[in-house]
Amino acid sequence: MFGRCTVEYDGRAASSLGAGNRLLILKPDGTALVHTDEQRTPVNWQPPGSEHRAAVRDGRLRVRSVRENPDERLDVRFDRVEQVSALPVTGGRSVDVYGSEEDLRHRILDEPELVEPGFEPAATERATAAGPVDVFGHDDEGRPVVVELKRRRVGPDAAGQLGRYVEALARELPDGTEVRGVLVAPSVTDRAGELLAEKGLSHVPLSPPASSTTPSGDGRGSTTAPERSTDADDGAD
Amino acid sequence: MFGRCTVEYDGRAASSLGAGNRLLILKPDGTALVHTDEQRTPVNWQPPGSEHRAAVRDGRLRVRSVRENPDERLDVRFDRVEQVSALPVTGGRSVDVYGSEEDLRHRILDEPELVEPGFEPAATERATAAGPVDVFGHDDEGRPVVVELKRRRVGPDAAGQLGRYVEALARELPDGTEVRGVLVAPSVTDRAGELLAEKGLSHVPLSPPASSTTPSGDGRGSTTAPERSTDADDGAD
DNA sequence: GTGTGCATTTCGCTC
DNA sequence: GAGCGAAGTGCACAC
Repeated sequence: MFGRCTVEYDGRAASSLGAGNRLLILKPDGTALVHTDEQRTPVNWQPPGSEHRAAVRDGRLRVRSVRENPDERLDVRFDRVEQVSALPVTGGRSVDVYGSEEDLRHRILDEPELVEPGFEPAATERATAAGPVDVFGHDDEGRPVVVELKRRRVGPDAAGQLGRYVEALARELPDGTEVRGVLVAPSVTDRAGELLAEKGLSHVPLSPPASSTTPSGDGRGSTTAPERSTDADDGAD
Repeated sequence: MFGRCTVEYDGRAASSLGAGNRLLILKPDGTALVHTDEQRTPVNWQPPGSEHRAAVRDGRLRVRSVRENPDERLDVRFDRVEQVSALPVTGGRSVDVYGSEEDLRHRILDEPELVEPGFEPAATERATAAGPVDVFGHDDEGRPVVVELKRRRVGPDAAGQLGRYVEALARELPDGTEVRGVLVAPSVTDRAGELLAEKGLSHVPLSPPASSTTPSGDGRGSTTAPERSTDADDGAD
């Protein structure tokens, strides 16, 4: 729908938007989007799972989208509706993206020496008290190594994350076991580099492969993104 | 635009989407959005600042959106175009949101005893080697206190963040100065709670106010979001 | 332009 | 349902 409207939102936060011509998109999965002529992010929205209802109040069209947990409400009140379209969407809804962290993991499992000579991966997503470790293994002297993967340049948060994993594992293993931490990422910011140095962690500059190294049927990566796909085409509405 | 199309993306990552009917939104600021009938997030997109171009290739309409830094390209190739609309967007483009972290900060500056009795704020966004501290002040015994604000329930990352600030400040102040850290957030997860305990940090359960406590003209918050607004209405196209 | 952190983040997955 | 972390995160602001 396109037309002159006001928008009120109340839920996790609250907001109010004065009158103007905007695009309102209502999806059958319960998503609502209000777009202006700028930005990638909608000026207001409601997540999937909401319920849309339309009614005429005071002679004006009001579209209300509500969800629970958390309780949230979006009200779009139209002065004037310029256009309404019902669009029969079909075909694939999701894409396989290449160059993800998962691709970087495959790259490292294929060639562990990219981390360092003699590195031997033992597990992916290894559980620790601080959360799952991307790749866990041992160095050429048998010392445990925690590898944290990032597909892009990282800041201090990633250094902190790796530090938490290393610390959790050191606590879990026999007293005195030295646990090493390696951050694999294309690059790190200065502050991240300092943090790594402080904590005795290291950085290996490495990017995800340009195109996926994942064999199409790759077996057990505990997290292989399934491709949702709808093949029916051209329904009418 | 709505019609049957394929979508190819290459840039920070890469993806490919088979044929199907989708909605393509092109904004004058250079944003491009490809939406299916599910999810709040577009299946493909191009950020603001990109350049859109349309051309007929092999008898089919191709819309290409390109940007630099980083180099990214989005190609949408249409089999069939079901609908094209040019929509004259007008009115406000952004909203003031209530219930943000900034509102929580105002709440605390108004009533510092919400943090703890005797707490005295000294600065907001105080710079440290680890980054800016949300609220810096002193407790009833004059000890420096780092306050980190979160508008919603937090996980281990927030505990790590606060820990970094406390550590950076302790390093910066005279040797032996004890620096306290307080995480102000509605609640914390178990793991976050453990991390806080380990690092000797504390948690004060507090939420942003239900509606903004910010006086409409609030003066010097170093980050008062300006309301961009366009008042011209109903341009035609 | 890069760095840093907030966001009604969204999203997917595991427990 | 909650927790946890990735994302082509987007986005604004400071340096």
